[in-house]
Amino acid sequence: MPAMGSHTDLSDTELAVWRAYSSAARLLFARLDRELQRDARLPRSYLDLLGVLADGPARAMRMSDLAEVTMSAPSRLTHAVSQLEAAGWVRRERCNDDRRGCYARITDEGMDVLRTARAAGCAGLRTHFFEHLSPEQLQQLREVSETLLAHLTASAEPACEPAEAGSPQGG
Amino acid sequence: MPAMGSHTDLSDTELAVWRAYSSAARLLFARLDRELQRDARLPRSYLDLLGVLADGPARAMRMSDLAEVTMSAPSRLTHAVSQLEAAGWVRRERCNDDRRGCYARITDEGMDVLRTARAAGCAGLRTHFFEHLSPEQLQQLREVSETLLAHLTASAEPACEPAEAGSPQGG
DNA sequence: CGCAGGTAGTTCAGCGCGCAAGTTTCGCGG
DNA sequence: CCGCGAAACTTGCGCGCTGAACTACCTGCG
Repeated sequence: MPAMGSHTDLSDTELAVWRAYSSAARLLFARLDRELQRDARLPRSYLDLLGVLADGPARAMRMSDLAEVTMSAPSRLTHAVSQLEAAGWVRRERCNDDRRGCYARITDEGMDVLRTARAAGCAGLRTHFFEHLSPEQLQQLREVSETLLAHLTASAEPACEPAEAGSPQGG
Repeated sequence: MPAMGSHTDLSDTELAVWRAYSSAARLLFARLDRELQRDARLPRSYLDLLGVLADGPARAMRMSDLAEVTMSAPSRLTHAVSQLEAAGWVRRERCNDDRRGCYARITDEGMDVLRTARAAGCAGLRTHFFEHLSPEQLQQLREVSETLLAHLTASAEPACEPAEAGSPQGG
């Protein structure tokens, strides 16, 4: 089970670590996504969204704050909130201070859905994640992840580097 | 920064671990994807594909074997190989033994692209992953990931119903 | 031999996602 | 007061991916 184009200037050990890490994360997320979709009819990211809203100051949040907290692009937020609004689980409200802005507020119906979905989500987490790891491993994993996270959020990605090559996506 | 609908029956520590882990993995993959797309005009999964083919017995592989090795759905393989074929980096070849089957063979052009893309991919891995982790952390991460991976590949996901009736054991 | 049942790939419809471009509003200088 | 750049969303579009339905083929049983 490979990951990344494989060896080039990476040691065998490094390669093994990366393969294990990326495969595990990919499969884990895929599994959690599918199970949650089946049990709660909700994508995992939408559950996160509802969760953040529910924990917000007044069950509501500015779109931009929501985007920052969930680390997702503004357009994603728009699409997601639109769908959640169509489902009746979230409502958009105008912002008095800033007419450009917009609040997303979770409805009572949304709170119900959230409760159910959280249960399913946590169950999946137990089954596929926490169940198999010792407290020490969890601590290690946390430190590693927070380290990676810190560097990822700190570095802002080099601008637009031109590249030359044919691309497979054509039609 | 939340992940999953947040607390329900998870401890604060568990929640923190999960948030860190899922956020880091998500951001890391997204970053590597974008950078590789810009530097090599190639999705990361397609690079993996080419890598597997290049390391294969005769630079070729059956579609089903490829699907198993890369842990991707058959339909994904079809689409991916079709695009890679359109780019001239892979060629489909009929299978003599089994007329249903199909070989995917990487072309010389594909090998060139692979070399370039591997360099870019590994550079990204160095920058955003290995650079920040100690050998011990890498070892820890590997063990954790392999543990998760083992359980994920072992359990085959309940069918369409959350049937909890007693099958002696899954497997 | 003929037909069921399984396997290998493909096709189709649809999802979540993010980039780029567009629209409305804010803030600020003149 | 106007105008200009920036900010807060929104829209449009294409990507990678999947599950389900479909086709073509192989296998085994009688």
